Amino acid sequence: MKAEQDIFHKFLAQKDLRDTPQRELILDVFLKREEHVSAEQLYDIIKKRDPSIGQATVYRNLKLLSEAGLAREVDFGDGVTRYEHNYNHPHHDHLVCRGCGKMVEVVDSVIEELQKRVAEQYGFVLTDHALYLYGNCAECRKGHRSG
Amino acid sequence: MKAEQDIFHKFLAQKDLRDTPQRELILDVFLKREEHVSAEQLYDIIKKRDPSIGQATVYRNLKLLSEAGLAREVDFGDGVTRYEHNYNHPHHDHLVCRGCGKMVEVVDSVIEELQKRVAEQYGFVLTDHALYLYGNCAECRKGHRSG
DNA sequence: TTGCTAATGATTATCATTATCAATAGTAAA
DNA sequence: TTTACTATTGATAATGATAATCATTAGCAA
Repeated sequence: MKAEQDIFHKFLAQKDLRDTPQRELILDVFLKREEHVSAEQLYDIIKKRDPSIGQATVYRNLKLLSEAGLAREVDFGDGVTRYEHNYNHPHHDHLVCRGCGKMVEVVDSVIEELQKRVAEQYGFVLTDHALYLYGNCAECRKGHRSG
Repeated sequence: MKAEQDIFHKFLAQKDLRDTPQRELILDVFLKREEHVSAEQLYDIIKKRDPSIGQATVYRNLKLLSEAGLAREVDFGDGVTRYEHNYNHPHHDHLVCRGCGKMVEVVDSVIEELQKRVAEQYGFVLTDHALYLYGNCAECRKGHRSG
């Protein structure tokens, strides 16, 4: 938990940005959440600790955390940007249940490798990708909770 | 081009929906565009043929075309929903150049198969997925048009 | 034709996010 | 420690894509 703060402080110094209590608070709350959060969700949590904070500040600083390499944006395609930890949290894809919304982080090195090759076939050099797998989890199928 | 119209008419009949000139026009223009289009783009094109058409009608009916299985939504993550042909246009993923925006449709049956297996490992039955590969195309790398 | 009701077009609402801007507050130098 | 500079904040308005509303229009079956 110390390392992330160091990274953030160095990032701020390097970019000539200022260290503010709001930024510390946002980083702190973000780090304590293990799951991905939207700006809205984080704002709701943060308000309890500092009711005077503005929601624009939360939006602004989540972007900043991404720039600092501490957060990573994820887009589940529902129009809301979520943020997840990027430090000590290696790349992965997302397996999402259509029934209950449960989300599992997955990786398959073979898929990753094949993606690179497919890109190369078309003369592209792959920089990144987004893979979302949608399906129905075991419980949902058992409980008829899904289609 | 006849087949799609048949499908649409049957879909309308089956759902007790009406056949209107606006719907015919939207379908016609959509079918003539080979590339994916947003509702906004399609509206701009359609206005030239029928300036009285409302943009809500375009939004509404693109959704309807999706329900009818003639169109398919694609989400490039820029906040705009685009529609592409779904009839006689099998599933594929998208390889997008970060430099010039060029888009190539790709498929790799091994990747597809592996995705299913990864899902199964977690007790999921895969229904669909979204895979977007981002990189830099040959021209962009040659012309220093990208990072 | 008539009658029922879906569809349309104009408009407003929504929702996440961004821009604006006056007031506030880090921070480096005096 | 004061000053001065300017980044940051919070409140609020703006944005942009899409959805909802609603009175009017128009398919279509009887």
